[in-house]
Amino acid sequence: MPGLDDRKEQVLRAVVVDYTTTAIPVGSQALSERHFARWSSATIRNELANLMETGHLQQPHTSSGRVPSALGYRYFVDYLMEEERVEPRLRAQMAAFFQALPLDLEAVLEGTALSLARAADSVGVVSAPRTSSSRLKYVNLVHLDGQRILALVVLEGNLVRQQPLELPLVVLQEELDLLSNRLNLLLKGHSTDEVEAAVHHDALEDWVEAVMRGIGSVMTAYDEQSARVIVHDGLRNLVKQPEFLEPERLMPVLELLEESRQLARVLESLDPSESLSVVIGDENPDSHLRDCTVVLTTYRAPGGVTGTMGTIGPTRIRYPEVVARVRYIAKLAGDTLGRLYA
Amino acid sequence: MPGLDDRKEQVLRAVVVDYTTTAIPVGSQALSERHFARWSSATIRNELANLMETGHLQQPHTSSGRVPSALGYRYFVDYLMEEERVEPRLRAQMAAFFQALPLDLEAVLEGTALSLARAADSVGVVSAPRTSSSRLKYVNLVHLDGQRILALVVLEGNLVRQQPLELPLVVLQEELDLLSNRLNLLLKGHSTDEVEAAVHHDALEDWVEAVMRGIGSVMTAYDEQSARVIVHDGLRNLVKQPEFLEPERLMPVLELLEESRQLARVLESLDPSESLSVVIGDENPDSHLRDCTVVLTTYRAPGGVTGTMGTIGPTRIRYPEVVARVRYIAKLAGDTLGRLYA
DNA sequence: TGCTAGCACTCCACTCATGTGAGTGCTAAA
DNA sequence: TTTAGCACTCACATGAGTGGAGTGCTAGCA
Repeated sequence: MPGLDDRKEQVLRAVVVDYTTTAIPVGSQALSERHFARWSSATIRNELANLMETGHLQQPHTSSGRVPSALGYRYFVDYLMEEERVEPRLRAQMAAFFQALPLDLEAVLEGTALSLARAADSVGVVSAPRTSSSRLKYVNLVHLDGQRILALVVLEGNLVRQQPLELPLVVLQEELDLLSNRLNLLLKGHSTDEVEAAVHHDALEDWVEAVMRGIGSVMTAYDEQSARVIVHDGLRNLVKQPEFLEPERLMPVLELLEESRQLARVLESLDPSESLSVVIGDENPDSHLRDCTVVLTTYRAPGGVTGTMGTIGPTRIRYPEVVARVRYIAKLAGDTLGRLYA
Repeated sequence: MPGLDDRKEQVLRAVVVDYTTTAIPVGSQALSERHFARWSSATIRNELANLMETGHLQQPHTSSGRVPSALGYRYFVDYLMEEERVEPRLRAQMAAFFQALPLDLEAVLEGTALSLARAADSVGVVSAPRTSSSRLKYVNLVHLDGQRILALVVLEGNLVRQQPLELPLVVLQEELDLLSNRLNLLLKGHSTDEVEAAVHHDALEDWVEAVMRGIGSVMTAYDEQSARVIVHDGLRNLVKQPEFLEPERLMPVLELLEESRQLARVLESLDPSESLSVVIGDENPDSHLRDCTVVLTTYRAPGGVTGTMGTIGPTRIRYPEVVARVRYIAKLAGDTLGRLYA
């Protein structure tokens, strides 16, 4: 619930707006002049002091202007912000960009990341789409050489996974084909758990059990870490931000981006019930992102194909603009993937 | 041809060695004490002055120590350097690392980049191997719904590609299986061109031709795209180097790494006749790398599978060590890919 | 001829003192 | 409740002074 009176809200809003555009701590006089001609700087000062007490503002040093705290940004985002509309020209530009992408998963993901990076002037991140619930659609086994085979697993949503397997003996392609057929009859439409259960279900030959265990592990692995394929772009946008001038600030973010497992965890942290989430500064569970704001949303294509995407930037971003753009890009990405999976 | 007399070479070598390890400009006194007890600092000063005139050394400012210029490093690399052996412990460690990689192209490429990054304490870059042109290993067709099917194409190197296709009529899974078998017999081991040619070769039913065209286009797309797939890792190593403290220095490198086309051009610049090349500072054709040294080499797996890999770091790297390690990693990467493509 | 001791010089890096200005908190009066 | 006024704080820029590492040059010595 909002907890600030009207004028405090106005002041907070003004501080956030000014600071996010200029990157300079804003003082009482500047506020009075630029936003509140009706109140003197002294009045504003009182309000600023109150907002400091409630923790919505911070002071880099004793005699400097004020800067929003994570709590201040949070209040702004939750109660004060009016989401902007994406400018028509930019809309058209973005749509054209997506229209021109090759219909190829990687190209779309990379294009989306680039688009996000440009739109927010920070880092764009996109996870590969995952199906709502991974159910087996089709299995095929390919003989590689000797005892090695390749299991191709198609999951609902037409996502293909591959898994090389080493069998305890040499098996011919014909036998593999027969098993493929058996497995398809047996397992089609079944979920990860059901497939895993089937491994112990029957009196199976050793190598068949090995194959099934392989398939089960593919699906498990997929469930656990399908979002591990993540592309990002726009690091250069971060480097030029004043808050990342010192390498000590930049380093944690860099480490996170280069370690895909950690990055995956960030993207997975999106509450699926929320359509879009804004995580500000030390609200981030991952300490690497203590100085960052993460804007995450879900993109959806028909057929239950969904994924997570968003931006990672300094806490000082233009929230109304960025949120609107991220939302719009999610729509474009979803549409484009829809064409891809159609 | 070497153009410096013996003592100048000794001095130059000492400057390069000291500077690459300490990152501090080295003065005449330090040199005299650490390397040349037999000569006084004044004598060394004369030699340093000479090496300045010939352009092998530089001075950050009038009264500072000396730093190797690009020309100085070049002379060192060409005439003074003895390539080190990779330490046995590190060798074992690296070999174990590669041994433990999953046999999967992307994993191997990423692992190689990481290994390079660690070995040189800078950025590792690896381009995907280019086979002369990809060869088909296996095709499988999966019925999706109505007239839509999914073509699974396995290429040599166990690369799986998928392509949804819309057929001119409804085809049952059994018919697809029959066609899969026919296609495998017909096309297995064939190159992109041969597959493309086969489309027009025979009197084929409409839908079969559509499928084959689909497969051909998957392979073509792969051929075109594969040369551009480049992975890199180790940016954080660069950020912590003193020469990249200022964002103006870091930015160009970042731009290059995030623009895969530019990065591809760098990797392609390796003269194929050279087994390993060291490009120092402003020798780089790409101005983004004016402050960097690029060490590039080719990795080779049996069957004409080759690619380019190397490191991008500051000009101040420990050349003998880095060159040896890059060479060794190329061998490991080649061997590992050999197992993959076997 | 080559080497070196000595010396004056240069320039960075650091410290300290100082002034300036933006911004503050507090108080008393409107 | 608002505001004018005032004393205060602190970052930041400036400039002077200092120490030290390093240099170039020169003259003398082997």
